[in-house]
Amino acid sequence: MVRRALEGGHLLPARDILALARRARPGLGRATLYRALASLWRSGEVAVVKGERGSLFHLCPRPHSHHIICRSCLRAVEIPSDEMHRLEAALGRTGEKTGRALGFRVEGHTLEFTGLCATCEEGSG
Amino acid sequence: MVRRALEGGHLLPARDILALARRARPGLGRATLYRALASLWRSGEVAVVKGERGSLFHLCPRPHSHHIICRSCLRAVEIPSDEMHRLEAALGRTGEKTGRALGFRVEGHTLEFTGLCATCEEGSG
DNA sequence: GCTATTTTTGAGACAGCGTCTCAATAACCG
DNA sequence: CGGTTATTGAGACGCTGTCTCAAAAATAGC
Repeated sequence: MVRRALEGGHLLPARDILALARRARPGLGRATLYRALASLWRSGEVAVVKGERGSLFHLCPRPHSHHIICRSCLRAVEIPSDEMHRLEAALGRTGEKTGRALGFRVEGHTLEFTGLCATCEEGSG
Repeated sequence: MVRRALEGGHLLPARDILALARRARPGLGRATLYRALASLWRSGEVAVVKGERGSLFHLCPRPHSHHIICRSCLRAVEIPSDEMHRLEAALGRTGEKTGRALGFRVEGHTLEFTGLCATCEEGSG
């Protein structure tokens, strides 16, 4: 129900997901929505981006992936992980205790690029 | 006043910055604090990280820098930009129209690594 | 099929963050 | 000084996300 509302592949705030999900199940409560989102996040199916006014959610094709997000259509496209790994190696690898530049043990990270995808750039600029 | 509250180099939520700034100027209002932070952000002196419960602020040594943040002491250390540039090149360079892999024109990005700095890792595990 | 127990659900209260309005104050300028 | 403008602080407000709690639904045992 909640997952289906995200199948468009766009970044959505909780309020929009609630509105979409209520089409299939009118009266769906906020608490239930947030419980479902937390569950989907725990299982790695949904990723969260912190926006200006709260979190934005989108389906996550594979766990620990990173995305580039179109400013116009808010679609999220996965970033090939080669370059991400190279960057992480410069700071120390997650979960390992060796190879720490800067002296940090890296535990987690968030990365979000924003821009215009090819379709939207042609359409609007 | 507000800038001085951030001089410890740590990530702070607005409420803590307000408490610190009120030592020097009791009765300082929330609106004034947020106006000052917005101004400092516009001039590139302060960077914002979206946390679980709202934004966290820290002084930014140079504009468009990225940071690695210690989970324990919340200190933010600048990341050398070599690897960042390499990653951006894999997607297309900000502001340029050539070299766009994935078809995206990259306009902006946020990057935050979290982990334990050497000091905190020795102290707690 | 019926009851008892457990789990899930929705409504609403609640707290925190950040924005906005507005009157009071301060700064500026003649 | 007096008049104009900019800045400030108090509080109301909206929004997000969490929590509580009773009702509803699912499950188990008989």
